[in-house]
Amino acid sequence: MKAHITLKQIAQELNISVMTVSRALNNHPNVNKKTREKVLKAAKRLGYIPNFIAKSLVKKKTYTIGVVVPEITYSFFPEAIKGIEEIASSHGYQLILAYSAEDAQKEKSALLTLASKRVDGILISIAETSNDYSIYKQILSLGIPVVFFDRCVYNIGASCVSIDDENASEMLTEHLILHGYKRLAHLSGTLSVSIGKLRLKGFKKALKKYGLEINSDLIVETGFKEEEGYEAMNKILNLPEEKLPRAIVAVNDPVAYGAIKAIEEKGLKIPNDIAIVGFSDDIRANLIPTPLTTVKQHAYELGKVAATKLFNHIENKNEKIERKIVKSELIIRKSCGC
Amino acid sequence: MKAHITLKQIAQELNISVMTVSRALNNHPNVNKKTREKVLKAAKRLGYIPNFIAKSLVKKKTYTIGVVVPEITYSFFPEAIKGIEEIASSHGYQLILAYSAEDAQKEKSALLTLASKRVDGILISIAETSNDYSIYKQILSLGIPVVFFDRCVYNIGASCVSIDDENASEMLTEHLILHGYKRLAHLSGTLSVSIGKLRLKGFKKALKKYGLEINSDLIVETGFKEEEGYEAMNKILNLPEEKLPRAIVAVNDPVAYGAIKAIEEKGLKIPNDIAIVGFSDDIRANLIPTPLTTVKQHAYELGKVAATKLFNHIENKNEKIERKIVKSELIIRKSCGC
DNA sequence: TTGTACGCGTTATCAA
DNA sequence: TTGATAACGCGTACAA
Repeated sequence: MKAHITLKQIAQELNISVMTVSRALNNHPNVNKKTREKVLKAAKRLGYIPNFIAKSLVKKKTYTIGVVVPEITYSFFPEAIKGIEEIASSHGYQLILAYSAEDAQKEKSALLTLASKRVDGILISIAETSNDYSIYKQILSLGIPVVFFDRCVYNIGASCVSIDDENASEMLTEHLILHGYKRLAHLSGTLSVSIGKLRLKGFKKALKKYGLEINSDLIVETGFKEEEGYEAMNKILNLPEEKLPRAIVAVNDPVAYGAIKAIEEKGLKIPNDIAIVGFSDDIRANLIPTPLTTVKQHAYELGKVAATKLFNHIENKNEKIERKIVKSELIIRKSCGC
Repeated sequence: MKAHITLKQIAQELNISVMTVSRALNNHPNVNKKTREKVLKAAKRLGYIPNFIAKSLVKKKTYTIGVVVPEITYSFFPEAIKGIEEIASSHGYQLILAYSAEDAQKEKSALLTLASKRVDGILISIAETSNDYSIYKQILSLGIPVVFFDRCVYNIGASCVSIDDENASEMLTEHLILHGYKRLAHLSGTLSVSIGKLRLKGFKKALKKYGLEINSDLIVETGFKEEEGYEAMNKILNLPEEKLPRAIVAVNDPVAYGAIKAIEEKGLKIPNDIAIVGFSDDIRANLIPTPLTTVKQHAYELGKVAATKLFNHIENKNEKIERKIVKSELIIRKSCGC
């Protein structure tokens, strides 16, 4: 195990100054052609690998961005990360991946570590338990660009890339109503998180539009995880029979899967007894026994757009802070019985 | 946007030396209690966030590990990454995620960048096109611990964590043979990659054990991706009818999915016309119309074991280089018709 | 074209 | 207990 070679060592080897070596290796102009060749050869021979740490310290730039996600295994996030990685890589950046596990505390500590490591920017989809936004403000006040994706925080000086959750949720709900369902329930995500709030809003809007009653028993705040969908659905299924809903709008696909499990455990049929729809078009949506009607989120594309926006912010301090909408798509399958 | 606060600024603010501030903030002994409190208060008030870049330069330690994967979206890798992240996080490390997209060139450049960023260790599952191992050797010669996981390279001075691919493949094949299948085909992964080579070896071993003919027409080298499975299967399906296999052993689940698509496009039924088995127990395996018989890899667990092994190497230069086997499990479903 | 001095923010070391 | 100085590896700015 040989230690890392430094510019200094190359310089000594060749009896020239460190700066000349640095310039030669960084394609600076004003370096004698022969000198450059000599340096390049020596660098190669010695196995020189530049020390980005030292470079970063001087340049105040790490060519690294942080990506904070609440989940890794749902197919939405891996796909988004793939999109992010491709854009980052094409810009010559690496990715520090941090996983909050839906926990605000872990998220906060991840953000501080990212700040410590002086990442050039951060992409984040917030945890379902996050409701204190001061940490995001602190990061922003440090001059680190932040772009939220999917789960956003608005009006704190950061751009956001997501689908039009409110509108998509309204369309989805409307689709159910137009197919004759009158008693609808909503398994809402955490309401302190944008997608939770907005999808609920869209749900209610559709009910109102068609003069349907908004029954608070039929709106259960849950999280974004499968098990939470299971529990929430059981709560609803324990209502007296005349109060039971005919259709369920779940805040996302995993919650829908949990709900489906609960429904089937009661011996009820989907969609005949209860129809259900989800949100995201997770990889499983089309494969489960009764394929799930859902809103396709184009996670890969969304990741790309979010990353591109982040690099715009990184490269241009005056880049406009905005809310970017990526188009989504209603995917009709059997679970809604339409 | 205020710039980052430095130790120097805190020191000036309090009229003490930088070193005292550094010591106070890093819980060094021999710091006056009052001084420490004063420093901590000032640091908090000013919003001090330590600069890990500078610290890393001095300490030659970044508390960052690199993770290089050939794929992000197949469920095997997200789950492995989740396991890795949890172990890393519990050790106080962050993760730089690099994606090789099965491309040896991208992989090499990712490894060099990771070396440049002076990660403390690297976890890697190699790309299907990687066959020049000199880059791995170079990284190792720099004293950066490397642990391979799933797709390993042996005998170059790095530990490896995987399932017992050869044995698992043999058992899987044997299972088919014991259920009466005599003409078996294998869609092998790239043979320059460990899992490709070993799973093929296991396949052949089982055939030999039962005295079955090894027909080279029925062993097609493909990659690890779904589309490659599709193409390879089509090649087999174009054989004259009397040569067609009755059962297929695919190198992994994605390849099996591709093959299934090809089989079904020909109007053949699984498992009645052709049986098929995969490898990994991908999230879709149990959900497709004819659930896939496969070998469960416990990706999350495997990620944890691999990460733990890496930290052992990082923390102890004398940690034994070894091949660690994580147990796998034969999962019998309908696709094999057993 | 090449070299020198200095600084990036932090810690190690030795002195006070 | 505290401080001064040097060093980590590199780039900027300026001088030669």
